[in-house]
Amino acid sequence: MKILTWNINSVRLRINLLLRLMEEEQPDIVCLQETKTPDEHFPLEAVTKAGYAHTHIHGMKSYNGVAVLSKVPFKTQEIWHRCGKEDCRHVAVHVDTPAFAEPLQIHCLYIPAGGDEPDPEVNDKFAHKLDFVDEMARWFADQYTPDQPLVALGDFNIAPLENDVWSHKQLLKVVSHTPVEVEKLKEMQNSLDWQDAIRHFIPPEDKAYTWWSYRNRDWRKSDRGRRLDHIWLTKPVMPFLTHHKICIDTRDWSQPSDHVPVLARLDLQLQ
DNA sequence: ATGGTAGGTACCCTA
Repeated sequence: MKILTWNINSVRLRINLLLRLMEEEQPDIVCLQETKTPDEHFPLEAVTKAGYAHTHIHGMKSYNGVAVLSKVPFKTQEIWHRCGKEDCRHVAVHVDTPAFAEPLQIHCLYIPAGGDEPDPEVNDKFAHKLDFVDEMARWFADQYTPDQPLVALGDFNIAPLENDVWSHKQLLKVVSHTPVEVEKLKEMQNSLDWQDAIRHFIPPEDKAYTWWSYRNRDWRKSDRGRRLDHIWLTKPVMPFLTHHKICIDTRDWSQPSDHVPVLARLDLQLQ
């Protein structure tokens, strides 16, 4: 089973990039963030034709929007609303696999970016981001136990480790890498003893990024990246984790997303 | 210290 997450930054604009990605990587399950479209305008036909007959989409006009596109059917599909808002940031699906006594849960998340000013007193967007991560931490701990098979993935908009950003020192006061966000994300990670699937393969001494700003003239040359996109697994899923890939080459495709897809391979069968 | 780019929508918001 290959599972992929991608902040696509408009699924309507980049449907052809998505189809190319599906063709090249052949993921079984694709989780998207920032689809930026109401469900009635989601390019479902193209996705279905590409072999992804099972879809769970939850979008809105202009902002946010998450989706799960799958080759295999879902047992359950859920929409969750966070912080009293209806802003399309969390969907979940359950899929059947003989590896576990219960269905594997996949939670697709788009954590708020948080605006520019890292002060919740003056910046509502940053306050919302902190509240969102707080709520996720409490909710995971209340809802599930660490011995259940779960995946949480998506654009978390936080780069937790020093080598998840191009300069730890220079980004300490930049939203996405401030100590308060990193601390909250760690609490969320502790909620179900989540394991970082990508850092399972890439040691913390090595740089790893999944996002490069559009504002750099030459993103590869300046390489001022951040690792904002994550795949987390609960411990029961970890023995099945065999490969990962950060699909960095997509950043050079024409009209790229500023995020690149992140892929994990789990050695388990789907039904 | 500043401004650089991109997408969606409607002339400004969010990233």
